[in-house]
Amino acid sequence: MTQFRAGAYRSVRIEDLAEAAQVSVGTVYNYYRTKGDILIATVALEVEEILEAGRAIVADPPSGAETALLQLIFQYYDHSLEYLSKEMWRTAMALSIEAPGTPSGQRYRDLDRRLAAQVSDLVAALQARGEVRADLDAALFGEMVFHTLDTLFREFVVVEDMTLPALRARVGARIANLARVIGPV
Amino acid sequence: MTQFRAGAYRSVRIEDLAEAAQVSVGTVYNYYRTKGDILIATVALEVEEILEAGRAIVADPPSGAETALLQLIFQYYDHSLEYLSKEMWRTAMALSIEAPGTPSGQRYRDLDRRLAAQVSDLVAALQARGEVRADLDAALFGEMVFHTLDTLFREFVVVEDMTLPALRARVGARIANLARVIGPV
DNA sequence: GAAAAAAGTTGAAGTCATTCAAGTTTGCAG
DNA sequence: CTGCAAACTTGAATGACTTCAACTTTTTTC
Repeated sequence: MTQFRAGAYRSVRIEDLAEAAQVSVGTVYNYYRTKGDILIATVALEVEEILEAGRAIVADPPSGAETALLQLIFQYYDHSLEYLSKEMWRTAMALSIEAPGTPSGQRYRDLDRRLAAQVSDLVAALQARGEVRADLDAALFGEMVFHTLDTLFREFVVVEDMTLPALRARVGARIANLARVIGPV
Repeated sequence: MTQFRAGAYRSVRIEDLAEAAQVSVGTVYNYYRTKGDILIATVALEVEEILEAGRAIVADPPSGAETALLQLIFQYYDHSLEYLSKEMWRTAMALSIEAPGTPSGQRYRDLDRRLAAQVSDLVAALQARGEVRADLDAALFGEMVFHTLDTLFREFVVVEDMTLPALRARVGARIANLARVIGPV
């Protein structure tokens, strides 16, 4: 993780990692199938933490659909760069798309699924409290919200100089737009 | 394009392409910066066609928000595999994320932007006809619809055995769910 | 405690994208 | 037509991931 954060993914050679771990190149390959697996393993650590923090919000969301959704989303975003660089996110995303059949690709997509489910859980909780209209399918709608926050996050890591406040503003505008139409009838 | 469609992207060597073009490896690199650029160039051809076909639908959408949105989206999906394999899509997507600064990465993302804008245009047209409530921001809402159709398409190309009808059904459920709340008040 | 099996380690070799210095062809001005 | 510049072509060299056969160490069995 230290080496991936310090320099570009491409510039980190397996030989460097092997040296840091005081083993040979072959031994690295005994524990990780590919270079990408090593990166995904570190990214997964971070996402697990993010999911854990999200559980607290879903268990006791603030009142108001817009406020509650944004609290969860901002929490995701704020945690995202704690240990990972934008480049690490980009590389992990690319790997999960390019090599979907590999264990690490599947692992990354499973984390995505769990994040989407967490958003759906929040929508369902809000609906139970009467803050979201009852005729909306909470699971499908939660997924759509996740697609949006996920896409905006992808644009954020792809544009190297976009800031976290700019990302928050963009998602804020879209959630506000939706909030207008999902209130109870 | 022939070689990329026939076998895995990885298994197509620059030397193979050079041989087919009756030039040397170095000459290939005189016309394309990287192997990925060659792929993106072929994918871009396809997306331009898809955009062109979409313009006709936006110019004269069928009545009903749900029907109109689905007609545009299904048109995208049905065209997507005409010349490109799922693996080509995956590789192009991965490249555009991994190497966002390169000309080909930017080119791919620009195509994405234009597709999103086309969906927004359709929403605006429906709004002008009174089929979508006026207090919705058409541009932002159109983008959110695009995020969903784009994410579902990514899942489609990532899961090798998901069929086109299954993809259509998935997006259909999500658009139907939205259609319930975006009608005029 | 000895033998056998399993697990772990190694680094040289293979493969392929990419680079580059040298050579070749084309276009153009006088 | 001549000479020069620009554009194009070439394929061997480079660098990095990945594989693999040989070797060591650890664990299990009897």
